[in-house]
Amino acid sequence: MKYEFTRIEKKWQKNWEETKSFAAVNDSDKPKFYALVEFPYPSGDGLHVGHPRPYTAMDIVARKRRMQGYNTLFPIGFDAFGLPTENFAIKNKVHPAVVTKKNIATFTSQLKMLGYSFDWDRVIDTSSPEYYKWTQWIFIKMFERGLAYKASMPVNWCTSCKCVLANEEVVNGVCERCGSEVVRREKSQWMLRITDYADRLLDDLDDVDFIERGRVQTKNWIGRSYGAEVDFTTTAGESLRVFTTRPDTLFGATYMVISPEHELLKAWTDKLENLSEVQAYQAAAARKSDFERTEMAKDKTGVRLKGVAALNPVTGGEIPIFISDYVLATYGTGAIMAVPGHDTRDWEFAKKFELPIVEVVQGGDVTLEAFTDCDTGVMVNSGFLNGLSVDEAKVKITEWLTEQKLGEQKVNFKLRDWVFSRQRYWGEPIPMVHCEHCGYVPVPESELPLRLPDVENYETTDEGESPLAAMTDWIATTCPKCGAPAKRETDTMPNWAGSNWYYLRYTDPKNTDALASRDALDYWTPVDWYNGGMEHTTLHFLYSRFCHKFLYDIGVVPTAEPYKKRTSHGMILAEDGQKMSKSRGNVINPNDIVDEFGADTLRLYIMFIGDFEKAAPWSSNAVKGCKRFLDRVWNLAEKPLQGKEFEYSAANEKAVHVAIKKVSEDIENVKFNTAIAALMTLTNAFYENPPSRGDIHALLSLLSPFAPHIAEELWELQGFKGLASQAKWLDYDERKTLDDVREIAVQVGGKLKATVFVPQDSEQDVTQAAALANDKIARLVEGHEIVRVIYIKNKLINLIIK
RNA sequence: GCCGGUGUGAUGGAAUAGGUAGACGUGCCGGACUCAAAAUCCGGUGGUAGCAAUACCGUACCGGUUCGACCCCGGUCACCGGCACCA
Repeated sequence: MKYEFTRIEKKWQKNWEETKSFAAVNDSDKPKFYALVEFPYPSGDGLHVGHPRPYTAMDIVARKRRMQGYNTLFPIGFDAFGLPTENFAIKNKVHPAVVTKKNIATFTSQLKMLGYSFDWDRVIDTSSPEYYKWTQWIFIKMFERGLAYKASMPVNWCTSCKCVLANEEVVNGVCERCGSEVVRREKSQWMLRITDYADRLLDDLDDVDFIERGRVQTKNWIGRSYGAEVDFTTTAGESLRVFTTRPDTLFGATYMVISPEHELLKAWTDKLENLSEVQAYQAAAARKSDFERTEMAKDKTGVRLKGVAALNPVTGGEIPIFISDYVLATYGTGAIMAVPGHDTRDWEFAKKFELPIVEVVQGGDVTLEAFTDCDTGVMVNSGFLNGLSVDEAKVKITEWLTEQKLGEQKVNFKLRDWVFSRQRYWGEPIPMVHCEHCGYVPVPESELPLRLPDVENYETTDEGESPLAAMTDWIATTCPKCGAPAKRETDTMPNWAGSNWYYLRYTDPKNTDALASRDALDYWTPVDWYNGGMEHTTLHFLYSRFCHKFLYDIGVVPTAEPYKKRTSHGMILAEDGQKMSKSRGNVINPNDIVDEFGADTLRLYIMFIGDFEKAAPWSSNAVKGCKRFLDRVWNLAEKPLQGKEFEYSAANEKAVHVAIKKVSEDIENVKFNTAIAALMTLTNAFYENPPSRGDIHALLSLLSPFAPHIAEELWELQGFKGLASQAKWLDYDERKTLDDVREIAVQVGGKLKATVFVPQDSEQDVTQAAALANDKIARLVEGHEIVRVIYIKNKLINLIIK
């Protein structure tokens, strides 16, 4: 009989679904395992070949864990709110909820087609009111704890989406989604105080097992720096506070720079002799987008304030103050002390404006370039700091500043608070009411979910307000606190809101009293293994971990970290090595592969394609190779064999043990490609030495997580008990993975010259005798003295001759 | 510019407590089966020289440590990803 993959795959998918083979149980005595993949955004295009890579990988892990006896939770859901759906709705005049429902149906059938062992009873949809009720609830809890606040601030405004974007949605000055220009615009926004958690988000990385690249990126993103704040007095009277990581260089501060937005400039309006020049610079800076400002980075601009100067607190010398847009209003105090001798940017600026450059750390030549090395220098020209190392000077000057009440130690972060409002329709309504008397008041919990009302038009208004702003009867409400007429918030939450906490919901997806029961959370969390794309390893993780830590602080979840282990997969590229994209027309549709070769072949190929963590180009030929492998397995195992299930043939015993070991270990180390290679090697061995029924049993057990349908079918044909996917994961015997006779490399002078066979664990004398008995070695050694022998048991012998 | 990663046959990629480089797959070459082709099965396949045994060269490049280096150290180049005036 032929390998009829379509029939077989449908048959077993139906069987698994009907018997609920992969349902996780909430009250179980078994050890638990929680495997998580990033839930998809249900786009109209359906599944693309990028999805199966992480999903198959974690499906393999989940299936292996079940076979190992774990109560395994492997859930799936849909991150359904989002712009593409909304844009599609606008264009086609359909309700986004209708579009979403349709897309989810498509995704569901595609995911089932690939035979994933998801627990389909736990599917969640972030756009359903039953779900977003809790997204809103979390927001209210944050508001109650002072973590959500409204602030007017310059935001990134996409001129095309008419929407405020978070910093991370702006890529190279253009909108990440539509590519249009992004400008700065002042707007009142809901913000989340993620910066309160900066230290913990950084420090707790030590407690989890995350892919190193992601860990480093997160650290850079949070950007913690240690330093000091220092007050400089000014001739205008007000003191000017700066943040510096190099307080040791205070004696070298020869000027100061403040950002164009600095608030002291308002106070100094009367005193500035060149006010119009200053204001012109401010106006020019305000017109520039963030991108343009950084584009100008090479060439420093600025204006010296006339009429106001500062005093260096240690030297007492009068130093000029500049405004320049190389100083950011949003970092530190928006002002710096400039030490051109020891900071590259200050050095450039000083050169341009012909400002004095003073050396305070010896070791470089500050007339040529800034000397920024902190490890080797010695303090000079620095009064009481002279002769100290940089580190000693930092401590001493900080103590001095603290004593003199001129400053103090300070830690700063690059991380900013999180802009949490979107002026869009297809998102969770922010459950807040604005009352003239009481200010912002949360919608009472009993009224959650605050449902998204139906609107006529999904486009933002020209003022950039959400479509909800046009819903006057929905907006008009009463203050939950005082009962006076009040207005609803019309902004919605960003995409990230729903994905912040979705892994918690899977543990108890139908709960109506809480986001999940405490019992379910205690049992299932934290997630044991979470795999997803590199693109989410920084921001989604930061937001999600922040949210989790908050829930931990208010006693909702039992652990401080949500995810124990994070791995990440590389992208699947098109056959030409380019990114797959509709515009390039090089997209591979998984449906086509499944139709032509079957889901098992697709799963196998996508895992065999290369190093899991690296990008890999698609290859149609290599897909055929995987199909060929399954054909070979089929032809080998199709006819029922006689014999015992757990008895390996003498000829294949070693190969089976080696394969069990290799596959077991490789799955844990995300080396799926070599695990599959090991299965191919085992199959090749069976073509040399006909397999026993037990040999086939082992092969099918190992193959089952990778290509589950064919494994089930052959399992049944062989008459093995139960389902292959519910079989026990096999153990191996280390001793049986080794040969009794070992092939030893024989080197002469470090170069490989021959190999010899000796019994396992032979001592040096035996191996050396065997080596010297080899004709070639004997010839090489003849007439020479063996001065040294390096012997590595079971591996190599190296004869050094003179 | 800073941070991180990668560089191995025609090709996707294996192999790191330093110990037989190229597993497995693709492609290609040859053979069997076939009227023929496909499919399948068997064999070969890093380069140079040689009929051959064999020798020499080979993991981006230059150098070092070592009996021995894809692996460790110093330097250079190229590509990929992240951040980008963060004081």
